[in-house]
Parts: sequence; structure tokens; C-alpha cells
Amino acid sequence: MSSDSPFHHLFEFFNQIHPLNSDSKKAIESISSIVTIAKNQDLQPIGATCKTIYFVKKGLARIYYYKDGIDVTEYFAFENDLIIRAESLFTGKPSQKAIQAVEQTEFVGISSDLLFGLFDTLPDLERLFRKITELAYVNTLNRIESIQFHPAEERYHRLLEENPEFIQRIPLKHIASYLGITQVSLSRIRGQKN
Amino acid sequence: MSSDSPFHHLFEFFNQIHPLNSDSKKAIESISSIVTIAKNQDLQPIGATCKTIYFVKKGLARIYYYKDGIDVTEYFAFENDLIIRAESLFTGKPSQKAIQAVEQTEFVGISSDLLFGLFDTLPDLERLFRKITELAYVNTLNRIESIQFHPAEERYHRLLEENPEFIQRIPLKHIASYLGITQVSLSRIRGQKN
DNA sequence: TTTATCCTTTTACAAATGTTAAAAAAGGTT
DNA sequence: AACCTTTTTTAACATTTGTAAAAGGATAAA
Repeated sequence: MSSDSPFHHLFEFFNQIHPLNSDSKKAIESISSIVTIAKNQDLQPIGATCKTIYFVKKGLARIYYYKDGIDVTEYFAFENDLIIRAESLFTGKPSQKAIQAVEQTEFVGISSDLLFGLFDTLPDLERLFRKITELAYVNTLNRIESIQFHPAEERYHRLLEENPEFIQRIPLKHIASYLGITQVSLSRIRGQKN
Repeated sequence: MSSDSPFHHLFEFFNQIHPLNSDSKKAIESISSIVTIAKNQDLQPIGATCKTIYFVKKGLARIYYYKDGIDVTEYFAFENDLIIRAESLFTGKPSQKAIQAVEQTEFVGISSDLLFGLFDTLPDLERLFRKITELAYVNTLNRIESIQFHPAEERYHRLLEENPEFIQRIPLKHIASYLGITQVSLSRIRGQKN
């Protein structure tokens, strides 16, 4: 795998979770493609059933949905993050969410139908994606704890510390809905001290 | 598999997610055992690394932890639910959480070390547990949405509708912390109308 | 029954966040 | 630059939830 392969960073990412043998890597390459989306454009419309697993090569994307007509961000993905509409991919139901490029973003798209088909012959791949899901699950458990027991101000400041990029590259309204508060509340928090 | 096997309900549960062949069932039986815990007793102490996947045969259990000295319930499991301290099982770190029997409860315990070992020879099992994790992940995503965008009163009433058992079998203080509110708030909500 | 303990509710007040509307600031386009 | 649009902040007020303390109920043990 040459380091200038379009899938280089994807395999680096996989490697940290479960190393793949070369057959599995070739199989992944054969079902993957590069997609580039302009700023503020959606990858796929809300309402379609999700059939693709995305990886952010370059740029920044988010998963969002409309809650009572309000745009709510569920998740942000930076370079070298996976971005998956799990609630559709894992249930087969149409997704009420969309993936949007916050900046111009280059994705690797992996066909989920083809990927799941490969699991029968390449258990390596099933193991990798099992572990990916396990880690994503643990992350959401921790996020629930954070939402339930830390005030919005604390969550904002923690976000600021852990991921200063967030604030520089993402409109505050998206950060507010990601934190589960209104834009007005976030502005108030930002204005207080400092 | 006779219907009076101690693992009958476990396999019924698995069947709905991913049917197992008989080799896989036998393997599961060989690494599983029945554990009975008295009311209000813990299965395992906080601080131990989780090495067991539990299934509630009879009774009712919860996962809880201490947040600033306060007992917080993360999850309830009724009959025929799995109960897993994922944050420890999937990371290998000591668990800050414990499983407690809310009533006298009979569990099936499955050794996770032995289970993960079986995945190499019985891909059936890895597929089952991949799917289980996927569904659990989707559930937590939905729970985040519920916590962030529905007031406690609505969450309580939804819980009441979807799972009336909760209120009859579980002390209200546990329900309050599960909903992410104080016991006083829950009491206020209950007292309002109706 | 009596006592002790735990669970639940009530009350009064404080703090955090939501709602609405308007103003200010920032970005893009002609 | 001038204009339009979007984003962010500010203000005033309403609502929700938290905190602390006390009282009332329920349950279990002596």
C-alpha cells in the first residue's frame, strides 16, 4: 500500500483498531470511491436509506436532522473520522438525517451492501467493523453521561479544550445544537467570563 | 434445544437478531452459567474489569455508577434483556459501573474472554454480537436525541407509556437519575396534572 | 406495636436555559 | 462602496430544573 494511495489514511485509521491483511485491503479498495462535496452541500438527501459508510479524507462534515423544523447537528467528523448514519445503516430504514460538508470535503465512500457481503469470506473485515461499532457505542454512552450531568457551560469549555478546531471551523449555531442548547444560550455562555 | 433448557429464552432472544446454528448454540452453552442475585445486591464490584455478558432470565437489574457521590442509573434490563457494561467490556478498562439486581434476579452469564475466543472458529457468533452492538448503538443515539430535545416531563410520560412496568417495579429515585433529573423534579412532574 | 430506616413528596428559593425580538457584526454579491 | 443575507450577540421575561430542608409514608426489624 503506497502512502500516496487515495485510501492510505483510511487504512491507517483501520490499523489502529484492527489491522487488515492485504486481501481485505484490496477488497475494501474495490468497493470504495472518492467523493468530493462543496461547502454546505449534502452528500445524500434526507429520506434515503443509508447504503454508504464515509470516511473524511480532507475537510469537515456533520450529520444533521430537523427537529421541529430546527436544524440539529448530531455529530461532527474531522479529517480521519468515520461518519455513518447508523440509525439507517443498521436498521435498513430510511434515514431522517443527512451528511453535510461544513467545508469543501473529500470523502472515501464504502458501499455497505458490498462490505457486508465481504464479511462472509473476509472475517477480518467483520471483526474490524464490529470493533468500530463497539467503540462508537462506548463514545455515545459517555456522551449521554456528559449531557445528563454537566451543565452546558462545562460541556462547551470541555469541547473548547479537547477540540479547539471546532470553534474555528464550525458555525456557532451548529455547535449550539450539538451541545443541546440554543444559539442564544451558547452566546450567553461565551460572553460571560473571558 | 428443549424449551425448558436454562438457556431457552437466551436463544429465543438471539434468534430475533441472528439465528445461530447448533454448533454455535452448544458453544454458547458451554461458556455460560446461571447466576442468581438477591434484591439490591451487586453482581460485581465497581472497579473490576468486566469479563461477562449478562442476560436477564427473570427479575430486573440496572447498571449504575456514582456521579459526585450520587447513585445514577444508566440502564435498566428486564426479563429477556442483555445487560452489559460496555464501557469496560469493549475497552478492557476497569468498570466504574456495577450491575445491581433491583429485584431478586436470575442471570445467564457468558464469559466474554471465551466468547471472543469462539469468534475465530464460529463466525456466526461474531456476526450475532456485531448486530447486537449495532442495535444497542442505535438505541443510545436515540436516547441522546430524547435527552437533548425533550423536557423531563415528556420523557417521564413516554417512559410511562412505553414501559409501565418501570414505575411499578423500580424505586422512583432510580427512575429519576435514569431520566437525568433529581428525585424532587420527578416528584414535581408526577404531582402536576393527573 | 414500636422503632428505625429508607423512600417520596412538599415547600421556598436559586440557578440555568428557553423564547422572542431586536440590534450588531460578519460575509458575499453586484 | 452599497446592498443583501446570514450569523452572532444582547436584552427582557418565562419556564424548567436544581438545591436544601422538612414533613409525610412506607417498609422492615426488634
